Amino acid sequence: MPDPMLPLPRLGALERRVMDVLWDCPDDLCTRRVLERLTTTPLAYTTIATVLTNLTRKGLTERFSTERSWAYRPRLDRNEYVAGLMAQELAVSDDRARALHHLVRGLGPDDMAALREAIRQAHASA
Amino acid sequence: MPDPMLPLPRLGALERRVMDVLWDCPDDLCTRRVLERLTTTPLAYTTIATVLTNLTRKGLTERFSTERSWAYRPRLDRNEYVAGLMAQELAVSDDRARALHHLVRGLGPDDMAALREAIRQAHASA
DNA sequence: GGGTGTCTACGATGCTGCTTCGTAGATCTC
DNA sequence: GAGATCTACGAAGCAGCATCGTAGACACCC
Repeated sequence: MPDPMLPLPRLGALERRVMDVLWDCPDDLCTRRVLERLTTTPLAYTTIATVLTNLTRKGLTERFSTERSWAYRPRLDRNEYVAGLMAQELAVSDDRARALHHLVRGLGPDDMAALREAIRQAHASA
Repeated sequence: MPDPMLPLPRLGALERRVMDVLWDCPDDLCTRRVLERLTTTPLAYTTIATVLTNLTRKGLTERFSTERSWAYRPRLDRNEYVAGLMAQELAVSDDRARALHHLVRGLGPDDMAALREAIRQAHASA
């Protein structure tokens, strides 16, 4: 398990779209490749370069030097990030059991089955 | 269950402190009572009045006219709000089961017991 | 060697949301 | 009527994000 920045930073709209590009691609991507995959609105190359720098500063991506440019990769996958944010919200509760109870009440049967299975696996590996 | 604003708004630092005051007090509170309970930094009466107005506009509080002023009360309790934020984070996952799995992996035994009990109750009431 | 292109670092600008408060108007009290 | 209290409204400041331009470094090509 990586060592995410605590607190896990929240993302702005563009930061989120850039992370989605990285999450949806199995390979590391350089600035230009990310830019190419953001098709909905035309953005400047430097805009994406700045966002990637900021994401790296915040600890959400890491980068590797290639011969011609930096290649970026997420440090957490999308669902680790989601789970981290959820855990962070839970941490400010004054009654975690009650908060979890409310959470479960709003979930569907598939989610509950997933939860049960996750608990079972956690027990098995303990 | 109340009808919270979707998306559930996030809170700034002062908004959060004001909600904490309301959450920690069983009674409805008017602006002055909230101000009295915010002791760490001296703030102007109108500052709190503005924050309470904004919280009401965002749907997090409701207010009732008393003879001399408005009385404010949260529309969700603290743990409903926490659970709502968690559900909102979960909603942007592309694989809810995997996100829940990561969440559970980070929880302690008490949390897991609470989850199991919540699932059990949800099944019983279904 | 000089032009062309790409990349990185850095800074500037604008916007949005939150914080903080002041002022003006209404109402109530003595 | 003077003073106190409350509400509505707006203004200013600040932080974070979005967006881009410019300048410098490096490679490539004729």
